[in-house]
Amino acid sequence: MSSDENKHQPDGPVYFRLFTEIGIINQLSSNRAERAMPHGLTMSQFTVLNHFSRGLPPKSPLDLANAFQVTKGAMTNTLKQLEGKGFVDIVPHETDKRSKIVSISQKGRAAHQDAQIELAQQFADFSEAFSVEEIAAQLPALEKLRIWLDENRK
Amino acid sequence: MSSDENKHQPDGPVYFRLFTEIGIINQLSSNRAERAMPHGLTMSQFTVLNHFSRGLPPKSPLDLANAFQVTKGAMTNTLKQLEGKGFVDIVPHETDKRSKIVSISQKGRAAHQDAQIELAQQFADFSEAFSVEEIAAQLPALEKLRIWLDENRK
DNA sequence: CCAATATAGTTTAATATTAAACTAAATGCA
DNA sequence: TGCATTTAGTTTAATATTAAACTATATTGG
Repeated sequence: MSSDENKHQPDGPVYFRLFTEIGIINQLSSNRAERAMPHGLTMSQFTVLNHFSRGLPPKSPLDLANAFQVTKGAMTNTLKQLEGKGFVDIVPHETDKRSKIVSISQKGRAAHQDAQIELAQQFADFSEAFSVEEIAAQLPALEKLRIWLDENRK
Repeated sequence: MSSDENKHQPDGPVYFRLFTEIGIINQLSSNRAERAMPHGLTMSQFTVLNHFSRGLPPKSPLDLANAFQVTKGAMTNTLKQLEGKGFVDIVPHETDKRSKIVSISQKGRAAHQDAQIELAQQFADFSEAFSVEEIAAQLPALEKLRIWLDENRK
């Protein structure tokens, strides 16, 4: 068998299969997670709450848009809904009058906690099927991929 | 250190971090791939062409919707556009008059080939940064995850 | 057989997202 | 300083997607 035959499988380059697998896993796991969300939270909204619930400091809408790789317009929409639910506080930036500062509210923390509980239930079968060790073993390679793609965006 | 401390990192259960990493990788790689698409193809459209270009047999719209985990309505839309570009042929099912059969056209094969070339260029830097062996080493674990999630959909 | 039910596909209304235009404020440089 | 450019955020128009209603055909069980 030539080395060429190793590099080109029937369905294309090996990285193509990698991204295909990741795409399917993402879709299946997102679908599951979406269904578990309480308080009418979307995944986008949950992602913002999750960011702040880790103790990360208040950020501007633009920072959040960049962090989650969505457009400023999408973040405007997400924040509007979170603010409507009382889950974030949005205040003007002290010195830069163009800008705003977003932080999580107490209600937001509670909602995030509810969401975590629902997620744990929704993925209970998953965590029975896969050990912590098995999953943890995958993380370094995935982090390496994520970091490279993030630092080499086009 | 207690074993409890291993299972609950600051940002939640380990599988939560897994799906977060996968979500980010998916978004970054999809963004890249979208930009590379020729002929005004969306990723959804490309995915359908890709399916058939692997030599898989003609399928009904519903089969395709199930295979790619989108609604029937979404598939109606995707197929309408592919048919408009002449990239798929859609014919009535011979015996079941409710159903249709979708297959890839010669133009569709050519477009898929063009897309593969563009993708290879768009990901040239990626394939320099990661060896085939390194990527291939990740595939079995990801396949296992994907298969489990697919077989245990909720 | 035929009435009830299920299935394949389309359509509709709602929503999330994007790119681009737009407003207002800040920065920079001549 | 002051005019040009950049930056933060919003708005707009277009698109992709979803859930649910709808149409047409097929299957099933009395």
